[in-house]
Amino acid sequence: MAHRIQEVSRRSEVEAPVQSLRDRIRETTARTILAAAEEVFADAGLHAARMDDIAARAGVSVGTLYNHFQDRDALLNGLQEARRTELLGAVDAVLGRAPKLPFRERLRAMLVVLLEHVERHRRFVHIVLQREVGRYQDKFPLAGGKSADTMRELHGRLDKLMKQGVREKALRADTADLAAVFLLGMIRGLVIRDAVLGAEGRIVDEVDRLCRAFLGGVGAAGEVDS
Amino acid sequence: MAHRIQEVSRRSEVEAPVQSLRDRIRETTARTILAAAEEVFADAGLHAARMDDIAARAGVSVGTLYNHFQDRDALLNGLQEARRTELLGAVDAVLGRAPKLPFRERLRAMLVVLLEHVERHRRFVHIVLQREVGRYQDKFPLAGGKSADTMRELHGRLDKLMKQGVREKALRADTADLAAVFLLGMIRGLVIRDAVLGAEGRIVDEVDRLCRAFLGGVGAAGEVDS
Amino acid sequence: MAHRIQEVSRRSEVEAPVQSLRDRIRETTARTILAAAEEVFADAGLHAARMDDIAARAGVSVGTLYNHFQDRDALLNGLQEARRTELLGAVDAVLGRAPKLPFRERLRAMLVVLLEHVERHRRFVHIVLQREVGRYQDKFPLAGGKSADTMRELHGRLDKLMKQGVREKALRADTADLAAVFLLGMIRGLVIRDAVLGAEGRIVDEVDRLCRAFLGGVGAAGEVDS
Amino acid sequence: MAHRIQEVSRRSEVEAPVQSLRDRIRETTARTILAAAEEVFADAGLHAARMDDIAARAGVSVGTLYNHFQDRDALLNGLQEARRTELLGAVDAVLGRAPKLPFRERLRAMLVVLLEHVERHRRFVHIVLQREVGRYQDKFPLAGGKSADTMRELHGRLDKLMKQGVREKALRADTADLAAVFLLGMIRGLVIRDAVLGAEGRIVDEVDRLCRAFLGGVGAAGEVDS
DNA sequence: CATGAATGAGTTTTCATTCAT
DNA sequence: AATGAATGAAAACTCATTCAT
Repeated sequence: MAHRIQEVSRRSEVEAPVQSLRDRIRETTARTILAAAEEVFADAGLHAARMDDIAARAGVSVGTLYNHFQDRDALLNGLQEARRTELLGAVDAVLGRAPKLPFRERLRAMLVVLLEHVERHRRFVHIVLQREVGRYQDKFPLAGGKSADTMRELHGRLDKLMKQGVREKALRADTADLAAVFLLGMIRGLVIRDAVLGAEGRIVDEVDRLCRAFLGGVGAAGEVDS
Repeated sequence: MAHRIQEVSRRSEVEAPVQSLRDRIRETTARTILAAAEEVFADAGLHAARMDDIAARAGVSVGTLYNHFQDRDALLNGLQEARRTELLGAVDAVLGRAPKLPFRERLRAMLVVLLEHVERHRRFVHIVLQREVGRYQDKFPLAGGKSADTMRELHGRLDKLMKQGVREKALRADTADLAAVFLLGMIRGLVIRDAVLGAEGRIVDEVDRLCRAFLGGVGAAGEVDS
Repeated sequence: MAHRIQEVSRRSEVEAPVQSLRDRIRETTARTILAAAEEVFADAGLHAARMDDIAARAGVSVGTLYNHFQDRDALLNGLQEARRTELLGAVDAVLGRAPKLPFRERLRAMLVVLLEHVERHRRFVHIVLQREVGRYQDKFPLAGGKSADTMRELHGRLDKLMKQGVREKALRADTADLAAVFLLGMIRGLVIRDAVLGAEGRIVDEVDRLCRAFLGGVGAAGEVDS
Repeated sequence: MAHRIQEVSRRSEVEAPVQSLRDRIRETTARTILAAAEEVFADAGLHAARMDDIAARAGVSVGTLYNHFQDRDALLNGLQEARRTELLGAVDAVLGRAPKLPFRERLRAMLVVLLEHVERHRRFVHIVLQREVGRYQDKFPLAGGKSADTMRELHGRLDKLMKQGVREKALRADTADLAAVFLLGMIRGLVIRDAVLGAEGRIVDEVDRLCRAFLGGVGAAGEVDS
């Protein structure tokens, strides 16, 4: 063991590896904290979630929270960012993987990824929704510009996809600029459904009906024109 | 007994005005408070809105707030209920007025009313949205059932309308149960658009594109099948 | 009846009786308020009793309370004074009525009157006890000197009686100056007994055992000396 | 296992002090707070005592009060409990130490301890008295049964002693069940005497006259019978 | 005189954040 | 770097009292 330590100290002369051991520990703690935070925020709600509770759930002391995150807001931002990175990474991956598929397939694949994420983090998604809706009023629009919101990013991806759809003649041009907005809205509708109406089924299972309604509308064949 | 009644009515002519004067003042104060509350909530946000500020904006003292509403929550409920009553009243009126019109016309008329309300109370609508989303976590769902959700009520109206649409062969049956959810979601999309993307135009102006996208989808003609 | 009314108006020319009619009304209202106050104070406790509740119980508005009493404290003082007057009046009467009786008889008669009063106003007596004990700390010892306390007055009467007892060789001289203090304490013991121990029987029924214990002690015959 | 234990004790020599340092500080703070609370409650009275003042007197911030006690009530309970523990401990000690002495000696020894405690915490005893009297009205008798009344506990001890007295033929049987109530009442009489009459001397100095009056009564020899 | 809505000072309590160990 | 006790600003709420009608 003394040997090992020596090895480590020797490495420390090379610097990077020692740094990375500490970093790994740091990162593990950070991840633990974020996981605890997600649970507590999901359980207690955006405002009722208390730092003490998060610390307790993470098995650390409050002080440690502040060693890893500037303040409560930074913690929440970090959490949101982590989830956003996951989500956007998955979305980008699925979109990058299938560029040759017909539009409808790409849309569907993307929606599956999106809805699965939403499903997995259902309760925390509510927090994000609530927060990003509420942000509208905040005196300090986005304390720290680097914390761009999930919605904006997601909207960007979707909008790009819609534009491709138009180019590929899969989407009508006249509603194209609203298409992403409508699609996100329809998803939000599914998400909120259980909160307001007390739904039960899995959201992902609605992906086909969502696709159809989004692309073809809910109107009967004859009504479609206008 | 006729005599008695007459006595009563005679009295009511003398006493009622006195009574109703105070009552009228009371109601005026209450309305003033609600208006102030809407402004402060819209400006400051769901949680940052402080009772002191509402009182100041209404030109009364904090105590008066508590003379009219049990507590902060009751005030918010009262406000929400007032707006809900207005909205649902208008919606019911427009639906009752035009029962013979083809489905699409009825839908459009209703949407105009809905979007106009949303437009007028845009910033407060965000609060309601935020609150009803947040409600999901609340331990005590709705302390006092009389404060039914605006969303639930609205969904009820829309759902009924959609069912009529199906009966009139204006809507496809296979997505009918989600139609109201999707429509509300699309509207939410429009509402949130300005918060997230910083929109500009009037929401009501999008009513036709909303209608078209809702009924006919955003897909190109050939894509509609599935 | 018209006759009577006329009589009254005629009297009004003489002035005094009219004044006394108003006075009688005033006094009735005051008595109603005091009765309501006693109930509310007894129910809610010294500090939890609210002016609004007293007004409601009396069937008048808060304003009326302030038309009859300067403030909350004055109302409480008035109530206490009313009860004190009743009690001291009864005590003085019984002592004045039986000056020739042997000491023990006079003591007993007085105790009966005292305990009956305590019994009748049992819950309010607690308030008075609590208040007069608490008064000890008050910054303003007796806001309004005329509101002498019941305890002091009562102690005065008892002390006088005890001095007579010594003169009549019915009481030992060496404990005479504490006799009144002890007797009042023993009564307080009986009063508090139900609060602390949850007693049941009527206090007055203990008058004989109280007398015996007070005069002869609770020790066995042989122990009495010392 | 002996090995393990040794390990533990070795650790305890190293770690315990660290742990117990914080603990010791915590306890010191708690004691400081209780001392400050006793002073403020004694000075200001049961209801006028404000948390801010207690914090200031203790030299800490309000928050610290709430770190150690749930709320104002819990603080008061804690204080009362601390004093009660002291008192009952002393009482039990003196009673346990002198079981062979004649009843009168035991009674006297106990009274000395009791009166000394009362003397030392004279002003706070008033608060306790006031509170336990007031408790009578409380809707929620004792939120949390662990805060048993000092009076009830004390009465229990005295009552037990009195029963022994009867068995030892030192007390008359016919008043034995009230003896403890009377004795406590007489002590209360002494305590309140200064509040109501503005007394001067030390209460402990009256222990002999209290004993004599309690056991032998205040009546002259010839009067004792009845 | 009665009424009762308005007043606002005063108190408790919470909880994010700091910092000595 | 972890700990957790101390901090104190901030906010909700109460209720005796006033005064216009």
